[in-house]
Amino acid sequence: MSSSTADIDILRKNGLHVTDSRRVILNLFLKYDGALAHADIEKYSSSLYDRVTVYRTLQTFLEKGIVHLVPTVDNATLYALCKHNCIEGHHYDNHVHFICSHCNKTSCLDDIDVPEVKLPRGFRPLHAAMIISGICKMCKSSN
Amino acid sequence: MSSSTADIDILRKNGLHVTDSRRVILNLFLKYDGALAHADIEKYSSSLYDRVTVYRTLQTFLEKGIVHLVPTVDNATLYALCKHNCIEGHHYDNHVHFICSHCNKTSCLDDIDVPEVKLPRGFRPLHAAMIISGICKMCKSSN
DNA sequence: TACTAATTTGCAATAATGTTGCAAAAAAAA
DNA sequence: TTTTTTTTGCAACATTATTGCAAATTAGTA
Repeated sequence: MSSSTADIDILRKNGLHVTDSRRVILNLFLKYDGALAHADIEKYSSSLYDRVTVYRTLQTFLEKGIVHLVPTVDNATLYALCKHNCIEGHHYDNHVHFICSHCNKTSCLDDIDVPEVKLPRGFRPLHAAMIISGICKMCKSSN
Repeated sequence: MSSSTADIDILRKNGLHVTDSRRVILNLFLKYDGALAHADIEKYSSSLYDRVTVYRTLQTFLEKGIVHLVPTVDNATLYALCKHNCIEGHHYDNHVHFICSHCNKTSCLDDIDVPEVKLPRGFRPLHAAMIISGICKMCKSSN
Protein backbone atom coordinates (compact mmCIF):
# COMPACT_ATOMS: atom_id res chain seq x y z
CA MET A 1 0.00 0.00 0.00
CA SER A 2 1.40 3.32 -1.06
CA SER A 3 1.89 5.76 1.77
CA SER A 4 1.76 8.76 -0.53
CA THR A 5 -0.66 11.39 0.54
CA ALA A 6 -0.44 13.55 -2.58
CA ASP A 7 -4.10 12.92 -3.26
CA ILE A 8 -5.14 13.85 0.24
CA ASP A 9 -3.09 16.99 0.09
CA ILE A 10 -4.80 18.07 -3.11
CA LEU A 11 -8.24 17.44 -1.68
CA ARG A 12 -7.47 19.30 1.54
CA LYS A 13 -5.91 22.21 -0.30
CA ASN A 14 -9.14 22.59 -2.22
CA GLY A 15 -11.32 22.43 0.83
CA LEU A 16 -12.85 19.09 -0.11
CA HIS A 17 -13.79 16.32 2.23
CA VAL A 18 -11.47 13.35 1.86
CA THR A 19 -13.53 10.39 0.71
CA ASP A 20 -12.68 7.02 -0.77
CA SER A 21 -14.11 7.71 -4.19
CA ARG A 22 -12.39 11.05 -4.52
CA ARG A 23 -9.07 9.51 -3.53
CA VAL A 24 -9.40 6.63 -5.96
CA ILE A 25 -10.38 8.85 -8.88
CA LEU A 26 -7.73 11.42 -8.12
CA ASN A 27 -5.09 8.70 -7.94
CA LEU A 28 -6.14 7.44 -11.34
CA PHE A 29 -5.32 10.84 -12.76
CA LEU A 30 -2.07 11.05 -10.82
CA LYS A 31 -0.87 7.65 -12.01
CA TYR A 32 -2.13 7.74 -15.59
CA ASP A 33 -0.46 10.65 -17.27
CA GLY A 34 -3.19 11.56 -19.71
CA ALA A 35 -6.79 12.51 -20.16
CA LEU A 36 -9.53 10.24 -18.89
CA ALA A 37 -13.14 9.90 -19.90
CA HIS A 38 -15.92 9.05 -17.51
CA ALA A 39 -16.00 5.55 -18.97
CA ASP A 40 -12.27 5.03 -18.34
CA ILE A 41 -12.73 5.92 -14.72
CA GLU A 42 -15.64 3.55 -14.33
CA LYS A 43 -13.55 0.81 -15.89
CA TYR A 44 -10.35 1.36 -13.95
CA SER A 45 -12.05 1.84 -10.62
CA SER A 46 -13.80 -1.50 -11.22
CA SER A 47 -17.27 -0.11 -10.73
CA LEU A 48 -16.53 0.31 -7.05
CA TYR A 49 -18.52 3.46 -7.12
CA ASP A 50 -21.81 4.46 -8.53
CA ARG A 51 -21.84 6.18 -11.93
CA VAL A 52 -23.48 9.17 -10.34
CA THR A 53 -20.70 9.48 -7.81
CA VAL A 54 -18.14 9.49 -10.60
CA TYR A 55 -20.03 12.20 -12.45
CA ARG A 56 -20.33 14.29 -9.34
CA THR A 57 -16.72 13.82 -8.38
CA LEU A 58 -15.55 14.93 -11.81
CA GLN A 59 -17.86 17.92 -11.66
CA THR A 60 -16.47 18.86 -8.26
CA PHE A 61 -12.89 18.50 -9.48
CA LEU A 62 -13.73 20.69 -12.47
CA GLU A 63 -15.20 23.40 -10.30
CA LYS A 64 -12.24 23.37 -7.94
CA GLY A 65 -9.75 23.51 -10.79
CA ILE A 66 -8.24 20.12 -10.01
CA VAL A 67 -9.01 18.92 -13.53
CA HIS A 68 -9.90 20.67 -16.77
CA LEU A 69 -11.90 19.63 -19.81
CA VAL A 70 -9.85 18.61 -22.82
CA PRO A 71 -11.11 19.83 -26.20
CA THR A 72 -11.91 17.08 -28.69
CA VAL A 73 -13.02 16.81 -32.28
CA ASP A 74 -15.49 14.05 -31.66
CA ASN A 75 -18.07 14.40 -28.94
CA ALA A 76 -16.00 12.89 -26.17
CA THR A 77 -15.77 14.53 -22.77
CA LEU A 78 -12.24 14.19 -21.47
CA TYR A 79 -10.77 15.36 -18.20
CA ALA A 80 -7.13 15.94 -17.38
CA LEU A 81 -5.28 17.02 -14.26
CA CYS A 82 -4.39 20.67 -14.01
CA LYS A 83 -0.65 20.75 -13.55
CA HIS A 84 0.02 24.41 -12.98
CA ASN A 85 -1.60 26.65 -10.47
CA CYS A 86 -5.23 26.51 -11.29
CA ILE A 87 -7.46 28.13 -8.76
CA GLU A 88 -11.15 27.81 -8.25
CA GLY A 89 -12.98 29.18 -11.25
CA HIS A 90 -9.87 30.06 -13.19
CA HIS A 91 -7.96 27.52 -15.21
CA TYR A 92 -4.57 27.90 -16.75
CA ASP A 93 -4.87 25.11 -19.25
CA ASN A 94 -3.34 27.13 -22.00
CA HIS A 95 -1.29 24.23 -23.24
CA VAL A 96 -1.49 22.09 -26.35
CA HIS A 97 -3.28 18.75 -26.18
CA PHE A 98 -2.03 15.80 -28.18
CA ILE A 99 -4.14 12.82 -29.12
CA CYS A 100 -2.42 9.74 -30.48
CA SER A 101 -4.22 8.08 -33.39
CA HIS A 102 -2.48 4.82 -32.52
CA CYS A 103 -2.85 4.27 -28.78
CA ASN A 104 -5.66 6.82 -28.53
CA LYS A 105 -4.12 8.40 -25.47
CA THR A 106 -4.65 12.10 -24.99
CA SER A 107 -1.85 13.94 -23.26
CA CYS A 108 -1.35 17.46 -22.09
CA LEU A 109 1.83 19.01 -23.48
CA ASP A 110 2.10 21.23 -20.46
CA ASP A 111 5.15 23.03 -21.64
CA ILE A 112 3.87 23.87 -25.08
CA ASP A 113 1.73 26.98 -25.05
CA VAL A 114 -0.99 27.59 -27.56
CA PRO A 115 0.45 30.12 -30.01
CA GLU A 116 -1.09 33.52 -30.56
CA VAL A 117 -3.14 33.98 -33.70
CA LYS A 118 -4.06 37.19 -35.44
CA LEU A 119 -7.84 37.32 -35.68
CA PRO A 120 -9.98 39.26 -38.13
CA ARG A 121 -10.93 42.80 -37.11
CA GLY A 122 -13.56 42.88 -34.38
CA PHE A 123 -12.90 39.55 -32.70
CA ARG A 124 -11.67 39.73 -29.14
CA PRO A 125 -10.04 36.50 -27.97
CA LEU A 126 -10.19 35.39 -24.34
CA HIS A 127 -8.97 31.83 -24.45
CA ALA A 128 -7.44 29.50 -26.99
CA ALA A 129 -7.30 25.73 -27.13
CA MET A 130 -5.39 23.48 -29.45
CA ILE A 131 -5.55 19.79 -30.21
CA ILE A 132 -2.94 18.09 -32.31
CA SER A 133 -3.49 14.53 -33.45
CA GLY A 134 -0.78 12.22 -34.70
CA ILE A 135 1.58 9.61 -33.39
CA CYS A 136 2.88 10.04 -29.88
CA LYS A 137 6.34 9.51 -28.55
CA MET A 138 5.64 6.06 -27.14
CA CYS A 139 3.95 4.68 -30.24
CA LYS A 140 6.57 6.07 -32.58
CA SER A 141 9.45 4.49 -30.73
CA SER A 142 7.74 1.13 -30.45
CA ASN A 143 7.55 0.67 -34.22
CA MET B 1 -39.85 31.13 -52.39
CA SER B 2 -36.20 31.36 -53.19
CA SER B 3 -35.26 30.13 -56.61
CA SER B 4 -31.66 29.49 -55.62
CA THR B 5 -30.45 26.04 -56.42
CA ALA B 6 -27.15 26.22 -54.58
CA ASP B 7 -28.27 23.44 -52.29
CA ILE B 8 -29.35 21.21 -55.17
CA ASP B 9 -26.04 21.80 -56.90
CA ILE B 10 -24.12 20.72 -53.83
CA LEU B 11 -26.18 17.58 -53.42
CA ARG B 12 -25.84 16.65 -57.10
CA LYS B 13 -22.13 17.35 -57.12
CA ASN B 14 -21.76 14.87 -54.30
CA GLY B 15 -23.84 12.20 -55.97
CA LEU B 16 -26.66 12.45 -53.44
CA HIS B 17 -30.33 12.11 -54.14
CA VAL B 18 -32.10 15.45 -53.81
CA THR B 19 -34.64 15.13 -51.03
CA ASP B 20 -36.63 17.61 -49.01
CA SER B 21 -34.89 16.97 -45.73
CA ARG B 22 -31.44 17.26 -47.25
CA ARG B 23 -32.35 20.53 -48.93
CA VAL B 24 -33.81 22.01 -45.77
CA ILE B 25 -30.85 21.04 -43.62
CA LEU B 26 -28.32 22.14 -46.19
CA ASN B 27 -30.06 25.50 -46.53
CA LEU B 28 -29.88 25.98 -42.79
CA PHE B 29 -26.12 25.72 -43.02
CA LEU B 30 -26.00 27.98 -46.06
CA LYS B 31 -28.09 30.69 -44.44
CA TYR B 32 -26.72 30.50 -40.90
CA ASP B 33 -23.06 31.27 -41.11
CA GLY B 34 -21.88 29.17 -38.21
CA ALA B 35 -21.74 25.75 -36.67
CA LEU B 36 -24.95 23.90 -35.87
CA ALA B 37 -25.72 21.13 -33.43
CA HIS B 38 -28.21 18.39 -34.06
CA ALA B 39 -30.58 20.11 -31.63
CA ASP B 40 -30.36 23.42 -33.52
CA ILE B 41 -31.36 21.70 -36.71
CA GLU B 42 -34.28 19.99 -35.09
CA LYS B 43 -35.40 23.31 -33.71
CA TYR B 44 -35.00 25.39 -36.86
CA SER B 45 -36.51 22.81 -39.17
CA SER B 46 -39.56 22.81 -36.88
CA SER B 47 -39.46 19.08 -36.33
CA LEU B 48 -40.54 18.55 -39.91
CA TYR B 49 -38.30 15.56 -40.05
CA ASP B 50 -37.64 12.65 -37.81
CA ARG B 51 -34.69 12.82 -35.43
CA VAL B 52 -33.23 9.80 -37.11
CA THR B 53 -33.40 11.46 -40.50
CA VAL B 54 -31.50 14.44 -39.17
CA TYR B 55 -28.82 12.20 -37.70
CA ARG B 56 -28.49 10.25 -40.91
CA THR B 57 -28.41 13.37 -43.06
CA LEU B 58 -25.63 14.86 -40.97
CA GLN B 59 -23.72 11.60 -41.15
CA THR B 60 -24.08 11.55 -44.93
CA PHE B 61 -22.94 15.15 -45.23
CA LEU B 62 -19.94 14.34 -43.06
CA GLU B 63 -18.97 11.38 -45.19
CA LYS B 64 -19.29 13.35 -48.40
CA GLY B 65 -17.26 16.24 -47.04
CA ILE B 66 -20.14 18.73 -47.20
CA VAL B 67 -19.77 19.46 -43.49
CA HIS B 68 -17.05 18.86 -40.94
CA LEU B 69 -17.07 18.34 -37.20
CA VAL B 70 -16.10 21.35 -35.16
CA PRO B 71 -13.85 20.75 -32.16
CA THR B 72 -15.33 21.81 -28.82
CA VAL B 73 -14.26 21.95 -25.21
CA ASP B 74 -17.49 20.63 -23.83
CA ASN B 75 -19.07 17.49 -25.20
CA ALA B 76 -21.07 19.19 -27.93
CA THR B 77 -21.12 17.78 -31.42
CA LEU B 78 -21.10 20.65 -33.88
CA TYR B 79 -21.17 20.59 -37.65
CA ALA B 80 -20.13 23.35 -40.03
CA LEU B 81 -20.14 23.69 -43.78
CA CYS B 82 -16.90 22.95 -45.55
CA LYS B 83 -16.10 26.05 -47.49
CA HIS B 84 -13.03 25.03 -49.42
CA ASN B 85 -12.66 22.05 -51.63
CA CYS B 86 -13.31 19.13 -49.39
CA ILE B 87 -13.60 15.86 -51.17
CA GLU B 88 -15.06 12.63 -49.97
CA GLY B 89 -13.01 11.28 -47.12
CA HIS B 90 -10.58 14.17 -47.01
CA HIS B 91 -11.36 17.39 -45.24
CA TYR B 92 -9.46 20.61 -45.38
CA ASP B 93 -10.79 22.10 -42.19
CA ASN B 94 -7.46 23.39 -41.15
CA HIS B 95 -8.88 26.70 -40.03
CA VAL B 96 -9.40 28.27 -36.64
CA HIS B 97 -12.81 28.01 -34.97
CA PHE B 98 -14.15 30.85 -32.89
CA ILE B 99 -16.84 30.49 -30.25
CA CYS B 100 -18.45 33.60 -28.86
CA SER B 101 -19.03 33.55 -25.11
CA HIS B 102 -21.80 36.09 -25.54
CA CYS B 103 -24.03 34.89 -28.38
CA ASN B 104 -22.64 31.37 -28.21
CA LYS B 105 -22.24 31.19 -31.96
CA THR B 106 -19.40 29.11 -33.30
CA SER B 107 -17.89 30.33 -36.55
CA CYS B 108 -15.25 29.04 -38.88
CA LEU B 109 -12.52 31.56 -39.52
CA ASP B 110 -11.90 30.05 -42.91
CA ASP B 111 -9.04 32.31 -43.78
CA ILE B 112 -7.10 31.83 -40.57
CA ASP B 113 -4.99 28.70 -40.66
CA VAL B 114 -4.05 26.81 -37.54
CA PRO B 115 -0.42 27.79 -36.87
CA GLU B 116 2.39 25.28 -36.74
CA VAL B 117 3.69 24.31 -33.33
CA LYS B 118 7.01 22.81 -32.40
CA LEU B 119 6.34 19.59 -30.54
CA PRO B 120 8.58 17.71 -28.11
CA ARG B 121 10.96 15.20 -29.64
CA GLY B 122 9.21 12.04 -30.79
CA PHE B 123 5.77 13.40 -31.50
CA ARG B 124 4.65 13.28 -35.12
CA PRO B 125 1.73 15.60 -35.86
CA LEU B 126 -0.86 14.76 -38.50
CA HIS B 127 -3.61 17.26 -37.89
CA ALA B 128 -4.15 20.30 -35.72
CA ALA B 129 -7.31 21.97 -34.53
CA MET B 130 -7.77 25.24 -32.72
CA ILE B 131 -10.66 26.80 -30.88
CA ILE B 132 -10.58 30.37 -29.72
CA SER B 133 -13.26 31.66 -27.41
CA GLY B 134 -14.04 35.27 -26.79
CA ILE B 135 -16.33 37.99 -28.10
CA CYS B 136 -17.20 37.91 -31.76
CA LYS B 137 -17.43 40.77 -34.19
CA MET B 138 -21.21 41.08 -34.00
CA CYS B 139 -21.41 41.06 -30.20
CA LYS B 140 -18.55 43.49 -29.80
CA SER B 141 -20.05 46.09 -32.10
CA SER B 142 -23.47 45.84 -30.51
CA ASN B 143 -22.25 46.97 -27.11
C1' DT C 1 -13.98 8.98 22.17
C1' DA C 2 -18.71 10.27 21.46
C1' DC C 3 -21.85 13.67 19.55
C1' DT C 4 -23.50 16.90 16.16
C1' DA C 5 -23.80 19.39 11.84
C1' DA C 6 -22.82 19.41 7.24
C1' DT C 7 -21.41 16.99 3.21
C1' DT C 8 -21.29 13.04 0.27
C1' DT C 9 -22.99 8.76 -1.51
C1' DG C 10 -26.15 5.27 -3.58
C1' DC C 11 -30.42 4.32 -5.47
C1' DA C 12 -34.25 5.09 -8.42
C1' DA C 13 -36.24 7.68 -11.69
C1' DT C 14 -35.83 10.60 -15.56
C1' DA C 15 -33.79 13.21 -19.40
C1' DA C 16 -30.96 13.82 -23.31
C1' DT C 17 -28.46 11.96 -27.08
C1' DG C 18 -27.45 8.62 -30.50
C1' DT C 19 -28.09 3.91 -33.10
C1' DT C 20 -30.32 -0.08 -35.59
C1' DG C 21 -33.69 -2.92 -38.36
C1' DC C 22 -37.26 -2.91 -41.35
C1' DA C 23 -41.32 -1.76 -44.12
C1' DA C 24 -43.28 2.16 -46.64
C1' DA C 25 -42.36 6.15 -49.41
C1' DA C 26 -39.74 8.77 -52.59
C1' DA C 27 -36.13 9.55 -56.16
C1' DA C 28 -33.69 8.27 -60.24
C1' DA C 29 -33.09 5.37 -64.12
C1' DA C 30 -34.98 2.51 -67.77
C1' DT D 1 -45.10 4.41 -66.64
C1' DT D 2 -42.51 0.82 -64.61
C1' DT D 3 -38.55 -0.81 -62.22
C1' DT D 4 -34.65 -0.39 -59.24
C1' DT D 5 -32.37 1.80 -55.70
C1' DT D 6 -32.15 5.01 -52.08
C1' DT D 7 -34.20 7.44 -48.36
C1' DT D 8 -37.48 8.10 -44.73
C1' DG D 9 -40.32 7.24 -40.56
C1' DC D 10 -41.39 4.41 -36.92
C1' DA D 11 -40.40 1.64 -33.03
C1' DA D 12 -37.28 -0.21 -30.18
C1' DC D 13 -33.07 0.04 -27.98
C1' DA D 14 -28.37 1.75 -26.25
C1' DT D 15 -25.52 5.10 -24.16
C1' DT D 16 -24.58 9.09 -21.55
C1' DA D 17 -25.85 12.41 -18.15
C1' DT D 18 -28.91 14.69 -14.46
C1' DT D 19 -31.98 15.19 -10.26
C1' DG D 20 -34.22 14.34 -5.63
C1' DC D 21 -33.94 12.22 -1.50
C1' DA D 22 -32.82 9.16 2.33
C1' DA D 23 -28.85 6.78 4.33
C1' DA D 24 -24.02 6.85 5.18
C1' DT D 25 -19.80 9.23 5.90
C1' DT D 26 -16.77 13.11 7.12
C1' DA D 27 -15.06 16.74 10.01
C1' DG D 28 -15.53 19.69 13.78
C1' DT D 29 -16.54 20.03 18.80
C1' DA D 30 -17.33 18.74 23.49
